[in-house]
Amino acid sequence: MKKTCETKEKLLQVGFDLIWDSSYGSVSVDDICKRAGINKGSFYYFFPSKADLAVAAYEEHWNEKRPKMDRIFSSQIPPLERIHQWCQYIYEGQKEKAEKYGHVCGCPFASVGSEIATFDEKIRAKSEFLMNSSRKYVESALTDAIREGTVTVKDPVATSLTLQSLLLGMLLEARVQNDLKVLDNMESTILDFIGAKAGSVLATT
Amino acid sequence: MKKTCETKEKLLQVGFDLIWDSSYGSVSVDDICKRAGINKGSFYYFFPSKADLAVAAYEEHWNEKRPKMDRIFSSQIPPLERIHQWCQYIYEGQKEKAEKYGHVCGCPFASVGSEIATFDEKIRAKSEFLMNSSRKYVESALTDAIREGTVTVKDPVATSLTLQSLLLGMLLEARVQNDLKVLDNMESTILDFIGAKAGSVLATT
DNA sequence: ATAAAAGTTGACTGGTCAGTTAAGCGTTGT
DNA sequence: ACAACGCTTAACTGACCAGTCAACTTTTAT
Repeated sequence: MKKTCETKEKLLQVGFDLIWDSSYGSVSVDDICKRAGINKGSFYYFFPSKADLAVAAYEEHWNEKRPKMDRIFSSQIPPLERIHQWCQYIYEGQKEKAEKYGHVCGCPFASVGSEIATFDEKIRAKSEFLMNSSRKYVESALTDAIREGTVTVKDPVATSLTLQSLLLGMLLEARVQNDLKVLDNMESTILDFIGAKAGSVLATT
Repeated sequence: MKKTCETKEKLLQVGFDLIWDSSYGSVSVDDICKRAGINKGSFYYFFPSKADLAVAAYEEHWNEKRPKMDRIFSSQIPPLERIHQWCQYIYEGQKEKAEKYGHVCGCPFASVGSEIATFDEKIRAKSEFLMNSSRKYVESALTDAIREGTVTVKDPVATSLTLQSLLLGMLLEARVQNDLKVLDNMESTILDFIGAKAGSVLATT
């Protein structure tokens, strides 16, 4: 695989950051180009449209995130420990972003997905796909936890779906309230919800 | 209280509907005026800006919704029955909207709140306020249910916050996936989460 | 009746939007 | 040497944006 052009990468990264921070509709192609220090013509050399950049930026972001997720959700790690690390990872990510941009930003796929769901099918479908890809990690951890007997829930698919909703809702509220405190009880709420048995998660903090 | 002008009411209603259906950023003042059959000058006679219309439209929508919510959450009704009716009300509302606009629309406060949270403080604050106003109904029902002993949860505030996140997350996913099926298990998930004791909810369907 | 107040009209402004274009630069293969 | 290719540049288009305005009509208060 050839190394992608620097300009293209810069556009993907800047585009993703700007759109995540504010919204798809309020970030213009000019904004992205200006911030990236790149001419508009180059933007349209690499991407046929603003929507295509958004989809590509999502893809890129996901690809960068995957190795970390694979590590967190490795089968070598006890399932409840995976959930614990995942919660920490989410919180840390939100905290970093908030410090960098001065706002709690929530889930990028959810924010933009919700924004344009009813009128841009390409982005909508990508959001849905990536949100589901993310959920599958949780599903597999739950499957293992159920087999192990360290949780009381029975159905890993249904539970992961509910957990996903809960998480997305919390991230949404954190964004709207612009307050990380919303996420403070995230892990305990999640562990409580799946009926994690006391002592099954090692204290690592 | 004097009857508000017809034009103003029309703008509030059309503005709310259009923005809810698509998004704040993708609906222009011209769109709203055209759909309302009203001249742009009149728009700016009643509202100083597009953002002010949005805030006023939220307020109006909430005021229209309140009597129904007051009825559902009346202290005359058993607390778990209130939750049941509330779930039905949400589902029916989503279904109606979906049939009318051809999309699942989710929660208007959440969608727009999330969209502009990081750059329009007026709308952000209003979204937060209305989402919280809505939550308080649930909190009071939970308080009564706990007193009654028909649920296992202990803390009505914390539980209502979590329930709110769960609901917003589900509505968000229903919007992104454009599928009402996401909401199918909403009530049972909620009842399960609060530890509703079997037989405490009358079957009314 | 009349004048002020309330509401309406449509043309207008200046800026921004997504996207285009044609000319040019630097590298690479032959 | 030179031609093809990958990429960049900056000026451009035409549509659309939020918001303005002065002239107009309708309603209300006296």
